[in-house]
Amino acid sequence: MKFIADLHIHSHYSIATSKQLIPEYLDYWARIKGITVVGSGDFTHPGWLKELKEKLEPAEEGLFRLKEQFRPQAHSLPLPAPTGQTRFMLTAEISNIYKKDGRLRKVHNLIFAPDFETAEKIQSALAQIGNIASDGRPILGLDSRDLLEIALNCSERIFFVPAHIWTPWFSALGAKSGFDSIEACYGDLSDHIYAVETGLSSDPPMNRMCGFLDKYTLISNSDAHSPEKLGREANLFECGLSYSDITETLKGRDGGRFLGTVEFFPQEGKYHYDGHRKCKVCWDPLQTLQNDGRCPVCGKMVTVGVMHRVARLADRDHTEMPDGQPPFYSLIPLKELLSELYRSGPASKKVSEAYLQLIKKTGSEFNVLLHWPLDELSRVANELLVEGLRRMRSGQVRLSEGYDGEFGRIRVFDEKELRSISSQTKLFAPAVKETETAYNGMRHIRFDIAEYRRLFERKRPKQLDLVEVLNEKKEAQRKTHPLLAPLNREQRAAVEYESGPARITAGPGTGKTRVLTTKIAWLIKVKKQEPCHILAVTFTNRAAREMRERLQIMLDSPEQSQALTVTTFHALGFRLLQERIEETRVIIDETEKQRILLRELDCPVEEVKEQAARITRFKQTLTGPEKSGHALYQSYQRFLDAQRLYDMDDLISRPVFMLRESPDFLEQIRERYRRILVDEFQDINEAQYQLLRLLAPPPRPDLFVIGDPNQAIYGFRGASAQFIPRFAEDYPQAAAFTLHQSYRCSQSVLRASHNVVASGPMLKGLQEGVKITIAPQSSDKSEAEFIARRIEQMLGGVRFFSIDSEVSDGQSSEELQSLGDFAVLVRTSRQMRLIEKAFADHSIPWQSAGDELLFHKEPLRSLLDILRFTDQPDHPYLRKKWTSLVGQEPSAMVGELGALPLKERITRIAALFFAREFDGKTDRLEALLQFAGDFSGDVKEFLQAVTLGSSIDAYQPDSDRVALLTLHAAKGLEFKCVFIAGCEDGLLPYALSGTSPADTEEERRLLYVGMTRAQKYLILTHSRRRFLMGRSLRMRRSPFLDAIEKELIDLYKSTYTKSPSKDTGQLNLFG
DNA sequence: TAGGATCGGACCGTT
DNA sequence: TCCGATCCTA
Ligand SMILES: Nc1ncnc2c1ncn2[C@@H]1O[C@H](COP(=O)(O)OP(=O)(O)OP(=O)(O)O)[C@@H](O)[C@H]1O
Repeated sequence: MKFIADLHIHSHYSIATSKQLIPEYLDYWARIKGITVVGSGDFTHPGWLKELKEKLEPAEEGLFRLKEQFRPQAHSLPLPAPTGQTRFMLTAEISNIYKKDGRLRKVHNLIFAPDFETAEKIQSALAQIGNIASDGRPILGLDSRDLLEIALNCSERIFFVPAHIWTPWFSALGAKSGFDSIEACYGDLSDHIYAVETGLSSDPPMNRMCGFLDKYTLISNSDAHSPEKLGREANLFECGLSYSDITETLKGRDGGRFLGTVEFFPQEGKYHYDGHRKCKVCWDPLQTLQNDGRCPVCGKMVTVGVMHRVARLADRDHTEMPDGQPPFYSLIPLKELLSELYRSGPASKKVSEAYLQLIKKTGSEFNVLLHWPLDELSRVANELLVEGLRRMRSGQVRLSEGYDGEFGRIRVFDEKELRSISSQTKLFAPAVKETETAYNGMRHIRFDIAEYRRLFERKRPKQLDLVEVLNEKKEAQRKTHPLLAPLNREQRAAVEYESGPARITAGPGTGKTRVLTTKIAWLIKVKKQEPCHILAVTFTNRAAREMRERLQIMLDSPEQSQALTVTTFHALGFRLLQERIEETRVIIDETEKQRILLRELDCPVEEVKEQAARITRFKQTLTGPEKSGHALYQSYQRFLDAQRLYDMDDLISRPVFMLRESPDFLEQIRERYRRILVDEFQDINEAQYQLLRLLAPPPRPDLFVIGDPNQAIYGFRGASAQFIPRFAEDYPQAAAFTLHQSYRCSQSVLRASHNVVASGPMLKGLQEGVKITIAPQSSDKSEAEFIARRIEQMLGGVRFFSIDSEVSDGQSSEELQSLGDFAVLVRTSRQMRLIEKAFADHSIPWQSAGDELLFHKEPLRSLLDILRFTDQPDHPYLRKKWTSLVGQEPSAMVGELGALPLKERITRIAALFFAREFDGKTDRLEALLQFAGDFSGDVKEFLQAVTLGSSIDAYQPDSDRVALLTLHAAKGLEFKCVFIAGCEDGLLPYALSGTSPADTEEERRLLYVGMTRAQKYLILTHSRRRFLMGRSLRMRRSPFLDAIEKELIDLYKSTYTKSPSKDTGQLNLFG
């Protein structure tokens, strides 16, 4: 018999699907559509499988139908086909996310199963690998090939299909995380693949450009996330009605005929062609190639679409269907067709009524679209519709391809026609008699693939990066000429303020850092100042590095940027000390400092922390040991001197003392650093301020500082925004600038964050933006899981045809293209662990920063002490370290080690003294070695970087990984989408410390800093329970969130509660 | 005297 | 939960 089958759908257990995806509705909608066999979807989900077993009964071999008692009796809706006619076949889709050949792969695969037993076997096999109960389409860290193997082991009769093969992010051949051939994906088991799913984003002619796909049957399914979407693509069979007949027919074996597929127009997809939506540039692959991928309007690389990917893999110069291939039918869903004719929405009443009428008359939607004789239809239907159907059936459509997030448009009439039609009813001659051939293979590929392939071969080397995401650096390079062009008027004024002291105070994202960087370049290039006389001070090495990189691009020669000093306060201080003081000293960290107080100076354990903090305070306020009258401080300082050590605070305070005492040295340094620029001025402390004041004495030095008092978040280390007004007092001649335009945050983000701090001027945002999401969660675990899923889902929004509007809550997130667009911010680095686990479970690549630097923790910490000693074998304190670590007095070995190059030395030390620590677990050692690789053997440089470094220094902005950062570490960064986890009273504001009192205002600013990292999407999560200090605590939502205006908030309601398995034993079984 | 087991306290942010 | 200090054993 002839019948239609839709074999890829989802159940209500899948994420972002309609609650109506239950057997009863599937049965009903399949009949409305005219589908005989519908896939069950999601058989990997225990809850769904249970539901299927409960509601279905066996029909033909391998097929099932709704049990009598679940069939609705008297139905208010029209029931065109006899109830119970729909057949179910067991199907599932699995999202495989894994690394292969060094790249992240995300491939979706379909499995058909012949019976419940097989489905259960597959289910229990997959339960070993990952969580199959949390999503109807489970995400498994499993190679596609291995999934195929597992399925085959469960039953030889399973049927396995690579799903929607061209979807860029989630498919076997996808541009972003797929392969270049089916074989590359499934390896030795490729022979078990008989069919591939073309998906909504491609149709048979596109696939036929790829001869390597000829051997597969091209099938098409709806991938429906709601019952109404059933059959938007489907398969036509002529064979027996059974599982075996269907799968054997797909294998091309005797007995059945595959009559082809019903297709969506792939041109309608948002990323079919290439181009730039904003610049209104839409290109086919050939045009893109001819232009080397560069947009003629803005000069950036265009966004590349699916067609381009197909063209890239094409091995044929034409799109002719090879002989013997089944036909296909490109259709427009009836409601959309009606919607065009009636010029009202597809969900409108008018359209729905007309739709029901037609279904009643003809029996099903497919009858209308495919078979029903038009002359017969014209008796009951509007002539316009008949003409529309005629045109659609014969492929006479007007289409414009989608590109760069813009949907394509498929129309059967043009505007003029529609307008004239609405005024006159009878326009058309009676419907033209259509012929059989009109159905066959309408090709709408409108560029020359042969020419593309020729050109591509010619340009191959240049084209390799075409698909790569735009490179920021190239962009900057292009824009810097002329230097001031990328600045607004306020910013320019600040740059061009030529001499004398000045400050900018302005809010987040107003371009303060950009102004500072541009100013340096401007001073050198336009004002011809010597770079060696310019000093720029930042707070982190990362900020310094970023600024150096920017300047390297902006300046003409590498010599110029080399001559500049861009550094942190601490590195600057250390440099000054080294310059002036002969003896080489070693810098110790906080841990070492406390160890000294405890072990060497007999400070009682319970006092160590407090005493250490007191000493820090003395130093940060420039109170010397004598003046302090503090005995322990005095003996501590004596110890440091005797052992040739500096602690962190010495790096600021000592240079101040030194410069005060040596006027000639001071003069020399002032002469050198004639112009000083300071970023993040709100986070400066007394000692740092005094150092600056010494280097740039009032009244009129060329000192330029920028900051934002609302972003002051380092009060705990003595910093205070009070130094901003203090600066104004000490330098009365200073000019004050401010900036009002935020180039980062949307208006909603700005408003909400402004609500939180309630101070400072309200900035102007670039766009209105979208609402802020507040998502309550039940536990810290589910919070982490929520974040991982949300990221997946938002990136998934990039998937073509996220037409099911439920998927993205009406918020399109198509500009989220890379994992690097996401950041998750936390108050404490402890919170990171669970989130990291969730990322690992979902195979989401991430980078963390904010936790203590790996190199400051054992065993690397001790290893580095040994390394330091080999570099300074006469150092008294390091000598002690060696003796206690190695277990004997230093010997000739020290010299031998010292003679080795850096990396070998590290390896050797590890092998000699840390063999056990690194036994089998060399990842930390490797990290150290890799870091060492950046220093081309300069041991001292390396050691300084290790000592003064922090984990944020290793942050790589363009690495396509989610950033997991503490709020502190996120300062100065920006992301399209920001999550702030743990917005709970007690955590943010933090109030769990016994020692230091809570500073609510600083905590508030911390949240402000976090929120203003977001360009567009901001998601604040909090959980009712949290595991802290070994105990599970009840948490309330952070009171800070209460200040945010209600209309800016989108309160997230969990959709998971619909899964009843949550509170029963199920989770334990699979979690 | 090295290295494992046990115990108890911290409890955040960083150069 | 985790880390370090201390205790304990071979
Ligand atoms: N005139 C401008 N035109 C377009 N974009 C700009 C302009 N000025 C700055 N930007 C962009 O705005 C963003 C924020 O700039 P920047 O990091 O310099 O701000 P900031 O004031 O230092 O922020 P924060 O206070 O959060 O550190 C950056 O992406 C920057 O490239």
